[in-house]
Amino acid sequence: MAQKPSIPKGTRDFSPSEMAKRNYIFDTIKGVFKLFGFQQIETPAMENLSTLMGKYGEEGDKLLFKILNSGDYLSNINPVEINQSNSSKLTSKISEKGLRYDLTVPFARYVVQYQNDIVFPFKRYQIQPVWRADRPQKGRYREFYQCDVDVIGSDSLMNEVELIQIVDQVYQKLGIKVVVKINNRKILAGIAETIGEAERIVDITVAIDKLDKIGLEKVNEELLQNGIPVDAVNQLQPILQLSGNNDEKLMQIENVIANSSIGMKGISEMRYVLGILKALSLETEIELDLTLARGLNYYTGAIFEVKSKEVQIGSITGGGRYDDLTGIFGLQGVSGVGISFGADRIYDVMSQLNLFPEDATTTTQLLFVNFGEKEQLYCLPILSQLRSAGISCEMYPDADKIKKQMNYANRKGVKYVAIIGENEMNNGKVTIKNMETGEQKMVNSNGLNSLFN
RNA sequence: GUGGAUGUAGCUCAGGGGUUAGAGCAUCGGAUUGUGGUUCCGAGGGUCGUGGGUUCAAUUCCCAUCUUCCACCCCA
Repeated sequence: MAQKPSIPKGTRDFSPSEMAKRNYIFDTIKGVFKLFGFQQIETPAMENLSTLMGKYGEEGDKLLFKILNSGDYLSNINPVEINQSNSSKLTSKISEKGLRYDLTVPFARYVVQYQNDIVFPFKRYQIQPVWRADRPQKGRYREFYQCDVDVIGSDSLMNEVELIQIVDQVYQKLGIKVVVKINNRKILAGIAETIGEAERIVDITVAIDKLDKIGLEKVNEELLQNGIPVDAVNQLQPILQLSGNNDEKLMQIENVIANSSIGMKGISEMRYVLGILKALSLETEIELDLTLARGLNYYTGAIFEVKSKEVQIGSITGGGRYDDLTGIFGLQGVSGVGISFGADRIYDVMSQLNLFPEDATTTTQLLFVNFGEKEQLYCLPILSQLRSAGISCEMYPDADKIKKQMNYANRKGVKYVAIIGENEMNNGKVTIKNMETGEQKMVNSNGLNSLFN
């Protein structure tokens, strides 16, 4: 009892049926990425801590999983230091590696490291797990997958457009109705500048990001609590209460921040992107949302977030432009833009809405009942023939009771069972049973393939 | 880091200071040795999270601790 096996907090095992569905999501996403000319890379699960530390803010450093050095990691440590219980100082001496926290920073490291081999603009995708020592809760895990697509080494806003086209296609293929929310950090900076609080942009955006979650009053409360002057908060009100379609919102905000050059830059970027998207007439609704801020502070231009229209679960995809992510690793002046699909949340949305196609989860199409040695040998060539025709089939390995074998087929979700005993062998026939309808018929063994087309 | 719940069979959960702790599902066997998913009968499976305390007696009451879950902060 007490020593029942278990897995670490916030991690999950995936059963065969869960994996089938997860792979359906990954394959769909991957397929779209490839269609747009993106190339896959992978990076190690662990990175040097020096690569990871300080990239995600103070909070992020705490959420990094750190890996103890191999060997006698205490051998070079002065016992006095251990007794000082200064854990952050001690950590740097006993741990030099950590698990990756996202895919973007390792990607930046990769780009810098291989800058001479990479053909820019570099369009890469990466689908791998990341780890965060967060406290787990609903829809939130310590190990989860990200599916990142980024274009690095191009300032063109066509990249922003392309990423939204990708979002449009992926969710169309998966059958999830979504809305893409889009904003621009430059506009947010312009707002902060206009109300005279340019340095407080982070506090301001974090607060207004919560608008649709906690409401206007609470947002104002939080702003005041964070020391934003009443005047500034008052000036913010018309911005928080913008209404109308995207064009109308842009015009209103333009009037407010007309004196901020960075803000106006953001407006023109936004107008350009929205203009092209309009011309493309995508299926997906694009909504300019000036309250969208997103936490990661390396974003400098467009920011996106995708939400399901039918399931309340937070964002299922997010991203934006970062002008200088590689700068911290010594490569200046390289701009990138990217988005990340949250596979785990997409899974939750699709299960709730029952969107997984039935054939995404079927494995064996035909199971051969095993009657004994003679029958086994008779069946093997038939199995080979089916497999070379691309039909997945298997023979039950033991000559157990039919009841047990049928039960196996049933539990495994196998749709057809082939029964070959003495009767069938003598006549070159196969009895095929449909496990869903219970219907059963005898056919010629060499005509089997045609049943599965 | 803060707050709230939780822990009894492989799983989901009931129960109760006093002989031998229950149910459903799952597993195995039988009814049925060429037919599953339905039905009926039977069997196996538990140190009641861990440590301590109160008591003649604790799985039950009390305290601590750990686990898992939920919310906040933050995030995908």
